Amino acid sequence: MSATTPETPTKLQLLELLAAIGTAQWRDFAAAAAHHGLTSTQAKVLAQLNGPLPMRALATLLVCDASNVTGIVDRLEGRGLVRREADASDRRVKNVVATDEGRDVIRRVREEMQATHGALDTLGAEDSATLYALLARLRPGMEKDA
Amino acid sequence: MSATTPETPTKLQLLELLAAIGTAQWRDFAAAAAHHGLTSTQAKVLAQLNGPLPMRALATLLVCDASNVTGIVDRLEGRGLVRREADASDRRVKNVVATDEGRDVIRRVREEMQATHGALDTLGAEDSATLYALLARLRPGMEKDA
DNA sequence: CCCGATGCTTGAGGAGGTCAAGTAAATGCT
DNA sequence: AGCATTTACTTGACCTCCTCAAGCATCGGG
Repeated sequence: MSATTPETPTKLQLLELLAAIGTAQWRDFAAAAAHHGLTSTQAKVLAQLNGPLPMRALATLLVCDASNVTGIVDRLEGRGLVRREADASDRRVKNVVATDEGRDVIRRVREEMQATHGALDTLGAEDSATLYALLARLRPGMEKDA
Repeated sequence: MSATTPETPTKLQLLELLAAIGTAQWRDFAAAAAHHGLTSTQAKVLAQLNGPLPMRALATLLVCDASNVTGIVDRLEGRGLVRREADASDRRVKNVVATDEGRDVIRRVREEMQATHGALDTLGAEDSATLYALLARLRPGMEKDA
């Protein structure tokens, strides 16, 4: 234990801090999305659409019922941010693809998460790398389902 | 750049990782809450109630409209997890206080966030302290509103 | 060829969220 | 004191998100 090592936090403190940061980032995201007339759920869906994605895949990613995705995509399609395309090899599936406008909007939403960007900017390269490495170690355990 | 220093991540990578962890933790929390018949929002409210809290204060903490809190507290009160008490010095305000059962339930929810607990357990004391310190530096910037 | 599994939509119903309006109580300004 | 403004909460209308049950179309394996 070197002189510069901070006190070891309790697991509860760490949990609470992690929750606070998660909440803050989510609010930042929701605010940026709202700026473009999107709910946070709609923005989240848009954020997944790097390529065409079947409805089912979307439901799996969001960990929700397929029927829920129908409604969300309906609303996104209504605004012209997304398109349903027939799948070439399976006529049951509909691939969802972001329109040019959709891609543009989600790019701006990401850029406009000012609180998050600002906070991350206070970290130097070395601290960023350390944080990244620690979070990367946490991730697999967190995403495992009970 | 020493041999053991990991590559510096881009801000986008760090942002994405932070979002993933936040999402995973939220899901863990929601699952634990559901185990006790609570929605995640209800559990979140219950988690704030260390002492009596006026409806208005609750709305401010949750960053939502006061009318929304009315409904959430109605449902919690219906299950006997919470009580509305008249305020001694201002007859307009109603203080919300957790019942014994309410306190018990939220304590169990926290304990049952297994994915999160499991992930945090993989970190040693020193790594925990490092992570805690880095997140603590991030927090104020993240909670500042745009 | 038929039968079960898969992909999507629809409809009913609950919870979370906002806004506008209403009531009751506190505060503040002459 | 008295009247106007503000503040705390509730109600009602209306939307989105979410789940479950049911239905339809298509796919794939005996």
